[in-house]
Amino acid sequence: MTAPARTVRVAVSAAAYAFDRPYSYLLPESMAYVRPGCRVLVPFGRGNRPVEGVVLALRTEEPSGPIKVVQKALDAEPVLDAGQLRLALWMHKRFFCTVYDAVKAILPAGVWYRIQTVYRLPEGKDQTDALALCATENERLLIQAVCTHGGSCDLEELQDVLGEQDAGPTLRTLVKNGALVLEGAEKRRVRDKEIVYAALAVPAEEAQQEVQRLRRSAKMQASLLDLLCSVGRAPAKELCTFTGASMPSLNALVTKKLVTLERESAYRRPVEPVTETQPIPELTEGQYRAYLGLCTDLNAPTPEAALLFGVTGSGKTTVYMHLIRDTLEQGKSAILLVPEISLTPQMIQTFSACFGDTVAVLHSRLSIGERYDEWKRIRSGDARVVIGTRSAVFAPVKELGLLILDEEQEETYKSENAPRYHAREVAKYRCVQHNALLLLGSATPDVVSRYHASQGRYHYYELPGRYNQQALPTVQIVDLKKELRLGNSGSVSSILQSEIEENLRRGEQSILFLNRRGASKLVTCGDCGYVYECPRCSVSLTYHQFSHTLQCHHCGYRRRVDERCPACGGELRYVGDGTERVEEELHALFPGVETLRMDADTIGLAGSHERILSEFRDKKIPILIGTQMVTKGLNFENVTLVGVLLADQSLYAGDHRANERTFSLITQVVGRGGRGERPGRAVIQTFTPENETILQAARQDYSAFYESEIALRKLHGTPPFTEILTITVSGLNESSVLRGCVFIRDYLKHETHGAMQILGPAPLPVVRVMNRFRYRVTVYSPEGSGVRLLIANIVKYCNSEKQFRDLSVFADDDPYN
DNA sequence: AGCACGCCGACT
DNA sequence: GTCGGCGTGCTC
Repeated sequence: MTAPARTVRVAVSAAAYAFDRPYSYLLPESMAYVRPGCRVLVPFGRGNRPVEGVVLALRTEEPSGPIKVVQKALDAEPVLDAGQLRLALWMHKRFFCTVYDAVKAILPAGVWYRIQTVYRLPEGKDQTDALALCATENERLLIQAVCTHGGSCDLEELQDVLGEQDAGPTLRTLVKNGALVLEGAEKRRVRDKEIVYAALAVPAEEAQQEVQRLRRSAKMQASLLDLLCSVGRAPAKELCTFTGASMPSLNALVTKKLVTLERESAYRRPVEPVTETQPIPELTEGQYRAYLGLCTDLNAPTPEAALLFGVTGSGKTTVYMHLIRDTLEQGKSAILLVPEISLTPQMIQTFSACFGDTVAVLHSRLSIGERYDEWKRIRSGDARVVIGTRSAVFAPVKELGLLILDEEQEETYKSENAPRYHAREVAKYRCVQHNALLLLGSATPDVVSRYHASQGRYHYYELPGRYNQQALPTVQIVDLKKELRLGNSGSVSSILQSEIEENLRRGEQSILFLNRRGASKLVTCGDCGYVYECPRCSVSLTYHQFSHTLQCHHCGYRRRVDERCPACGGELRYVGDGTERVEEELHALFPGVETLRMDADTIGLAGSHERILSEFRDKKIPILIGTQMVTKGLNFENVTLVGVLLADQSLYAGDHRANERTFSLITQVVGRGGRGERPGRAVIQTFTPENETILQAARQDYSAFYESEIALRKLHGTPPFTEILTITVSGLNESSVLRGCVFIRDYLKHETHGAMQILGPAPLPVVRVMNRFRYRVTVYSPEGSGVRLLIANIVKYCNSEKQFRDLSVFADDDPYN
């Protein structure tokens, strides 16, 4: 009796969204150990090029139709468990991405292989056999090359043999004739770290005698051995640095059978291992009340999600710590997501100090090896507390019990490229799967989250006031129109100027926030109105004083600036001050006063983020000027003044989140001031001092903001009252992009029978980037309307239909831009 | 996306 | 008559 043919269903990496579906392959008997979640190498497409795939399921039924054979198993054990496979399939549906896009997000880069296409002689054939099958000189040359390379050769090496000529067609003929076979060869990106230990191979007394003998002939070996006699066993590297010896000396001892070397696997650790732990800070009465409620949630068999509201400094982190401790005590694990890791070095330190080595850190600034090893520590259960950015939501913890999103409204939780997931949505899914508690924390919650809380869908908790009952900063709003009328066209109003002077006098520090890097927003001609624009994108170029260049912030294009207008020779004017120009203005206003600037240009170098901040703190630099990044996480006692140079900036983006973004931003900046003993002050400069959102932010009045915003959302039918889905179309030809959009819009309108609002085509805020035009169709859909399926269909259709060949089309779930 | 197959124009 | 350009269709 023959065993039934075994086939596997495989998600392949080479599949684009339009043709992403499970493909069946025959599994050879020799790979019977392969299970779902294992990666395999399979031939794919007409050319049968080797590609990576993940086994989704095993089948025993006879395959119908033609079938190819799995070439190789890449994993002996699954890299994805059943839950992670389900998550990948869910993401595929939910975020309009390929299954492989999802898998790549779930696993760290360190587990991936580089696949090389290699050609080798067929089994049982030798050089003479292969040469006999050759018809041309080129064919013979390639066969010889394969043989001199030891029987297998990658495409690049073979191409070199033929020089200018394309080796592809010849290789294909050779494969067709059976003179060569095409295969994939995998190469690991990261190696598992190992530490080499040296140990005595003989009793210590015997070794000691040997030391005496070696003293005369080999000093280094003697001191190595001497040291080993006293310590017994130690890492080879440390022995060498301690004695000044090198590996050959140690190897000589190994050859003399006095010492043995042992390899042990080790982790690359981004955070220094902790030796002793500190107690968790105690809760205040108000914090304790919120904590008690959350405890009940945490212990529920199927916890509901919770929202924890607390202004900056109200001690959310302390509450998190107590909940994490409880989770650990239950034998479960916790994940804490933060918007941006470099802003929270203190947080990581506090957590490591309290929880010790069970804390793992995951973020994009780690080296690929460090991240891979933290991932391994998490998966093995060695680490049970994970702190990380967006992608840490996938951390493979043992028994997830608690998942926290700190500052859950932050836009960094949304991925801008495939898979276009929101960490909050993935977190929700994972928490439901594991019966874990999802806790959203924020000083300015997403209006949608706050609404769910008001509807009872999330449990809601509030932390009272600020830590130590610190008073809120006193806020002054400056009308920039009035300033202009008074003849002050600079970025620093007279009121802000005198407040800064006051701070300089008192030796206290100030932070100024302006959301525009570079020196000037645009450069224009005073005579003819010429404006420098990017040749590839529909934006004006930004002037950067430091490098004296004009730069495009979308595609990176840069050029030198001319002496005079290139169109008419008129005088150039610099309009719209950026951080660079403000810094210059400050130097003019306060001669001799030191300033620091923090924006994408000054933190370009790795780690300089922390460097700038510690310089600001330690050297007590009087003024820090920066973009977005100064608004978050900073907590310096000596900062008593905060200036928002242009509060209107984020207000007119035109999307439904503009108010929310402005409120959150201003509230956060204002909250930076006065974290110490002394009260804080804030100055908000704006052209629209009557704007409701700005006034609410100045008062730090979230609930007033929420009430007016939710009314507006209801009126406009925007989230939470609908779900927003978009289909974005891009291409080199503007009218064909528009045609694509119209086709999509009309299809959706037709299929939904007017049940929902469908708008577009509308240009993206920057309509052209890298010469590609971008337009989108927006769907405002009632929850659970099933429109997702229609959208998936139309996107697949457009990506495979030849009339839309020159377009790229993708769908996104509630994009942030 | 990436590759093979096929049909048309320029060439030995 | 053949080589190689690109347009078209498919991916177990």
